Amino acid sequence: MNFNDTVYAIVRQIPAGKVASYGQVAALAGSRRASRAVGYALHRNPYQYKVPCHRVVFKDGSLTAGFGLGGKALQRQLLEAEGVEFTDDGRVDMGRYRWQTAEIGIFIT
DNA sequence: GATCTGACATTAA
DNA sequence: ATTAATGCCAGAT
Repeated sequence: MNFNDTVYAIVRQIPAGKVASYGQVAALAGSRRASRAVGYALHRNPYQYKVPCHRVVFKDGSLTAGFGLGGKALQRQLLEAEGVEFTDDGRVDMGRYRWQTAEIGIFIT
């Protein structure tokens, strides 16, 4: 499994109404510091219909600075539509909406 | 084929 | 607590 495909497989498992950080995805993909590769993988691969990129946010819960078209506004809109709560800082309430990988016991082969 | 860049995170100072 | 440097992977030049 390529790192890229692994990333997609993981992000695709993120349930609606939850958000995962790049580092988390990277860690699940094999390297916890490969968060950069994760973000770039999503950037160049418009698998939007398969990969809910909007559910992938910063570790702090802040939104991506260069999210396709619409940027943070669109991302926030999508997340709010899923029931994700936003703070006054425009960040996601990670304490409640952070994706618990243990929930599905993800195990990418 | 080598080098640089890019949706980040972590560690050290 | 904040700032700087390093690491990671894949694509583009």
